[in-house]
Amino acid sequence: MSASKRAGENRDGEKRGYHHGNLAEALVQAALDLIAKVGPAGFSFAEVTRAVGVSPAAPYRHFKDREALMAAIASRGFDKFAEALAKAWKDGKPDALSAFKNVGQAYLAFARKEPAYFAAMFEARLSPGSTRELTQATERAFGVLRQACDALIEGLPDGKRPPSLMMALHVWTMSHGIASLFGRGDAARRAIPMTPEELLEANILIYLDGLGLSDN
Amino acid sequence: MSASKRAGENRDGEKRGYHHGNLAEALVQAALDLIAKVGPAGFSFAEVTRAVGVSPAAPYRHFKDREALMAAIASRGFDKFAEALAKAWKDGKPDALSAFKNVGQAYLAFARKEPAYFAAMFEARLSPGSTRELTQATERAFGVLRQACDALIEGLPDGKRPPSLMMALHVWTMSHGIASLFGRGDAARRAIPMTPEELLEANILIYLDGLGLSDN
DNA sequence: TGAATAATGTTACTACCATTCACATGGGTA
DNA sequence: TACCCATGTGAATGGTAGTAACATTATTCA
Repeated sequence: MSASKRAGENRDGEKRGYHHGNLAEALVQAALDLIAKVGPAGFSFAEVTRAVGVSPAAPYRHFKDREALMAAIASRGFDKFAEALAKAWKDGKPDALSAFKNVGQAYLAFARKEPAYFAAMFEARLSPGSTRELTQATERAFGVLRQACDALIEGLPDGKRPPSLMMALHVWTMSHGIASLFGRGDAARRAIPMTPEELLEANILIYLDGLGLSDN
Repeated sequence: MSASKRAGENRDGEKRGYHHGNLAEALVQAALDLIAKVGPAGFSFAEVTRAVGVSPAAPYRHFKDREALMAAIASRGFDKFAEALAKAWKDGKPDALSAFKNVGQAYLAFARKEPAYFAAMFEARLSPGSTRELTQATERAFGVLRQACDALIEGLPDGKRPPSLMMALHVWTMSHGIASLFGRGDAARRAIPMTPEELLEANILIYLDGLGLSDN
């Protein structure tokens, strides 16, 4: 059996009408599958169309070009990301500190469980302001971080309270550094004698200690 | 004037013999120029050959494929990187703490001043153990970080001394996170109200505080 | 010195890709 | 019902990675 497809059939050879019905969505899903396998730069637009069973020209009715598809995926990724972080934060329950650590862990969990989104978000070399949706979704995700920081430092005396924006950026970069370098099983740049989760938890604890927010 | 080149001429139209003389090196340099302009995924192998003025098939005598060229560049990048970090560390002079902060700043400076190498090293999606040279050069760079950590925590009492490997990983990921997200002027994922250098210095100071290594 | 040989570059080719254009289809609406 | 327009098709353009057979030059060694 050859793997080639005829137009008018999807990847399983099922027939469909001349019109797909929900091509934009199908393209996004197929692209996610491919990104998970070979990274955001490792697959072709044409491959996506074959997976979906349409002609190579079809996507252009829905996305200006290959990058527009990537931006759509990244934008959706940031939405899911914000959602995952917010869920981990859980309004600071049961207590601010452990909820805070959960947010950091959720960052790693997202990188691990949604490598395709993560790659589209951070490794697709999208021009930053690529899309309004992308920018907004990014800010939503960052907002969760910022909110968690605000809650956590609320109790600190005025003189010892760090700017929450800076703190949020620190947490973001610590999480992101670990996720980028060690977060996805195979692509790690170096073997480490602990899990990324442990590494991040220790990093955040030491950092919070430095801010005078230690547990004990 | 068309920009097209004939074989046997380099980018300035100078003649050369049938043999280039130092093609491998010229390819690396031309690739670095292109990476600086358009990123590691944004240029074609063929473009490199045109810049150098050889036929599209010529590079294959020196590099197995496009990825092999990227690996060579990344490997050389890690060499320069290790050198830059070591120079910043300067054997812990004038004192361990300020030398340590210099190492962190050197990380950012490298990302800023050598975006092409940085991109090849961290954003080219090279399979990690791609080359023996690449692995070794990576370890050399990390070794400088580790050495600096060792020196810095030497004075701490046994019970309070963190594993230097973990500490080195933390410094690496903090630096890398900032460099990735904010380190190169245009590609920043979000505007921030301070320089990446300030952000990193604050992050490292807070972290060291948390370890009980504060200045005062 | 003068082959023989190895190294390095070229041309020509295959197979694939992104994107565009003119055209085909058929769902939705007046 | 008839038309329009969103959506999909096929074919064409011009680009890319990589390979193979051939050309040229550098190197070796008899």
